[in-house]
Amino acid sequence: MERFNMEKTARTRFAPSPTGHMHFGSARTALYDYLLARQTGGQFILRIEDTDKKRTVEGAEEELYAGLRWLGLQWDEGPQVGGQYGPYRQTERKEIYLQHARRLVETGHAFYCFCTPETIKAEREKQIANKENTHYSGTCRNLSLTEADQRIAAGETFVIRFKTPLDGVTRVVDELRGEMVIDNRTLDDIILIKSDGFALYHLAAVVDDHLMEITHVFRGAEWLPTFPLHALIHRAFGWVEPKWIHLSVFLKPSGKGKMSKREAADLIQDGRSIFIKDLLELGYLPEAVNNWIALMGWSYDDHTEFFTLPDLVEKFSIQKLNPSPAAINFTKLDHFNGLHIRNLTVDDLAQRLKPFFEKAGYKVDIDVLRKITPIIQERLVTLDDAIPLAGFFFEEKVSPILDELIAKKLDAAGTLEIARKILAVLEAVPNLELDTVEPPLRTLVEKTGLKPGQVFGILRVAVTGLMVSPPLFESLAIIGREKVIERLKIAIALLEESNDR
RNA sequence: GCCCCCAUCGUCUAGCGGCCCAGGACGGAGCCCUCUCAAGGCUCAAACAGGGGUUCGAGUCCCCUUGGGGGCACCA
Repeated sequence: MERFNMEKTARTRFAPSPTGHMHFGSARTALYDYLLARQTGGQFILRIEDTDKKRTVEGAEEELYAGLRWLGLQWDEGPQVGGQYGPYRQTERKEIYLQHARRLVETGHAFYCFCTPETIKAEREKQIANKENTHYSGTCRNLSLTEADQRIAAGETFVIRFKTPLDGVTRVVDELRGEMVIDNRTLDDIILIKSDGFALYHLAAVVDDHLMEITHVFRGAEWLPTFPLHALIHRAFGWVEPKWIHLSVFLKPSGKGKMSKREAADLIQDGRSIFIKDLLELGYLPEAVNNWIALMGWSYDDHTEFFTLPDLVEKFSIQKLNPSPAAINFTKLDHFNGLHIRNLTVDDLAQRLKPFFEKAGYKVDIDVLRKITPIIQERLVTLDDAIPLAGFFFEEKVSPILDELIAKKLDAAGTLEIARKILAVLEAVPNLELDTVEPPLRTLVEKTGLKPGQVFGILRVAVTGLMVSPPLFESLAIIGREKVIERLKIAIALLEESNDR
């Protein structure tokens, strides 16, 4: 156990904005938040950052809740569960930000700005034309409070900007990268409060993190450039900063850049997705998704890779986090999914498989499914794979293809002959249990002098309609003698018909 | 353009100065097992970006170059 984690309990927060589908990048941040909170006996807080009403998407918040719950990351405080530090939705905290911004203005750390978006835009264009760095020119920076208040009273619209130090440096510490020293001249007077009265992320996040007593902030590395500003805001209030942990960004599978919205949406055509809701539908297990994303940017040692959520709670540590960007590797997700599927109990797997069969249009008898499950368990990469592999168990009839029915190195006539012999064996046997069918069929193989694969292949295609199926004898027992014989007879008829031509 | 971050097999990574002619995993190749497909077992190919330092000793520390990534909004 990490000594520093033992010292105090952590309060972490997952603070998404409800502007689109939840993807595994945010899921990974939430996971780390959850792990640290659980490990230290602290709290995992969910806060909705919805200050930009224009970008808020209907239903996105619900998708977030569903995604977190699916992954098993239940939050201790936040929407739907409440808590002592609410409200947990930023649009409900507008006044808090306004008061805090005013406080910064009064202490000389911020200022009212009356410049219009148009003048700012013109200013920026001029700077670009002159090859200067774009930044706020400082027109309103030294307006007196009394003058500003008069203009506000007169009805002028305003924003509140942070008064960034003009010189010197700002030193900040990221837990993964150590100290960063930034020249204050490269920092802009960012907007804290928009003209609509809502706070921008920079102010809202800082104020909330402090008020909610957040101890550790996990967030994406895309926040690194504004990190000094956020630290400066904390300091302007005289507050103690939380520990900052900037997580590496995810690159597209090729490793060439971040995935665009378009590319993310197109992935689904290949049966892959970065969105949590899709992963569920594609047949991935939340256990596998957690395992996979946990390892993208974190490792435990030089050989352990299989982790359940409780394992992760126990073993996670900030100091083993990796700051370098990581390319997404979907085949590794497949691997973990197979591993976790095999780790499930038969009963559990059968329950999870059921909706997939139903979605495919099958009427599922859970007792039959329970019998099927053990023989397909180690063959599944995703839950969805079960349908093409085992759908025939729930079909009335199967449709073998003649060419596939004909055994390797045999013609239709030869295959027909063998098929008839198989039928004879099956009819002679009292039932189709493993112990009763397998020995006589193997004897048959010996008598024919053919390869086991040739003989069993004929039966397989006849009974399952598939070239590739779960183990044959186990399958026969589940399908039942009556259906097996019926299917075999249909196959024999098919062979006879082709033989007649 | 400016600012910031990063840099070990194709990919995810272990490595926090000697344990490393660099370990694991995915993927790839091969073999074994075998009624198909899997699963499993074994084997193989595959990396410290380059150059300077520091040191008795550098993948590990420092600098430069190169490469990659991120950010420069009244978005988060």
